Amino acid sequence: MSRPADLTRDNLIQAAIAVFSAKGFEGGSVREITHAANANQAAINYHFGGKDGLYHEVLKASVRAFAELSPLDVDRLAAMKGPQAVDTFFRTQLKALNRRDQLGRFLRIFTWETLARTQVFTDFLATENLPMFGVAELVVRKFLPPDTERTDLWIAIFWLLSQIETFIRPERLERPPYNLKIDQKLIDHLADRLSAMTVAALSTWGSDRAWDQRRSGSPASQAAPSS
Amino acid sequence: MSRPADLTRDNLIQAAIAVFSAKGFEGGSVREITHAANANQAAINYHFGGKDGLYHEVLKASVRAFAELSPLDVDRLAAMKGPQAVDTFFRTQLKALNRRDQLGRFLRIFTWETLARTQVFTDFLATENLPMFGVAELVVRKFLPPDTERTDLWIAIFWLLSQIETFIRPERLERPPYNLKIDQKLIDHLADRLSAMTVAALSTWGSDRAWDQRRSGSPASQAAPSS
DNA sequence: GCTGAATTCAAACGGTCGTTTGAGGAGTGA
DNA sequence: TCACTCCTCAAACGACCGTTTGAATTCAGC
Repeated sequence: MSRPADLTRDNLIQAAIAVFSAKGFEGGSVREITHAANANQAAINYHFGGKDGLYHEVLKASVRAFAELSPLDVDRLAAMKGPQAVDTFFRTQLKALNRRDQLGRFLRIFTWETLARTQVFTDFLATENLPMFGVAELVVRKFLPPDTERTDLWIAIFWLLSQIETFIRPERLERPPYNLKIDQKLIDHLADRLSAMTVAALSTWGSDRAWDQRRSGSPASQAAPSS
Repeated sequence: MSRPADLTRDNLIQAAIAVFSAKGFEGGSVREITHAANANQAAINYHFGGKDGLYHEVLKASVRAFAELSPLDVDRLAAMKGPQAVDTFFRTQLKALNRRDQLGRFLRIFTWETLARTQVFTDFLATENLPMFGVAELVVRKFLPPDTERTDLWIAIFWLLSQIETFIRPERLERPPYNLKIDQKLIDHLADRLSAMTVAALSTWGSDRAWDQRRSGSPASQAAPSS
């Protein structure tokens, strides 16, 4: 474990986590990673068989870390009511996203994958299953009718996870045409708004909602509140 | 206008629209574009001064096309009530996204920019203003209190536009772990759900909503988020 | 038809990328 | 000490990238 060779291996993985989380898989180069790890470029191929293999290890480390470190206590989450669960879900993730720590990096890597999915990740998904999806399912099920179809369930999960992406790079808000100043206050405010919007949005899935607003051409549902 | 040189120029722009919309600015190579346009590689530098210049022309063509071709009739939109405006907004964009036509490509290009913003686009934004933002502002203002702060207004616009991104590449839903079959029926269903969720989410911004669900720890404010 | 400018072309340039090579160093067991 | 494996290293490889070059071709105006 503590052999010098393992040290190099670990250094490479740590450096890869930092680089891939910041620039994505395509954007991060092996030269940058090996330089950050004080290792030789050939080390990646020696230890991992190539850039893909290194990334695969990073993904494995990510799910492991999520299982161990995530402050998302699934049992506590399961006991919450829907709105509180959503809020906890969001606040945990937003906090992780904007901290410089390991968990934030892992979350960023997964979010990169939702933006531009790599073949490595696709293969990875085929063998392992991400706890993230389980957590998301737990949350959305609090809002969906028990007899919801599989398609709708996945749509809701997909949508919930995509809400996180919105804030993967909040610095976008700092540039034109938004020109907002990103500080902790704004992040908190963002979390408030996002959480409230998500609760309201997910509530539309309930079968007994007056929120189920349809367009004019669709089959008329009884409750058409208009604006 | 119809000189052979202009033909090459137009072919290059058309090919660039196709390539950049499919692969983004970074991912699309000049070799691929020139090959698709039956032009020489040097033509891009001759006519546009480089890849950046070509992309700039593509962006200009995009906003022009949006102004001319977009079925989003701003006046009609302005006359609608909030929910109907949201629904129209979504349905128009989702339809464009999933058609193979020019407008869908332009929309895709803009969405690429929200995922990975280029310097060209940043500079472009500094000089021109996108009608897209105006339309989004029109829609969200139907839900926001009249005295909404500039920050909140931009957050709402940012969020609304980001909802579109969710479906920029619906093929993601076809792969694990979702494994959904994307057909017209699903697209329609998606539009229904997304529209309903967005209406509900935007409605949380109103000061008179019971939807403004807060987490336990936050200052209990029944009304506007303030912060 | 002639002339000069506009345009096209094949080829090459310099750069970054991921990967491979083969020599050499470091550690271990006999 | 020896032999052996494990590991590191500088250098190079081949592929792709955007761009440049300079000659060849096409075009417009007279």
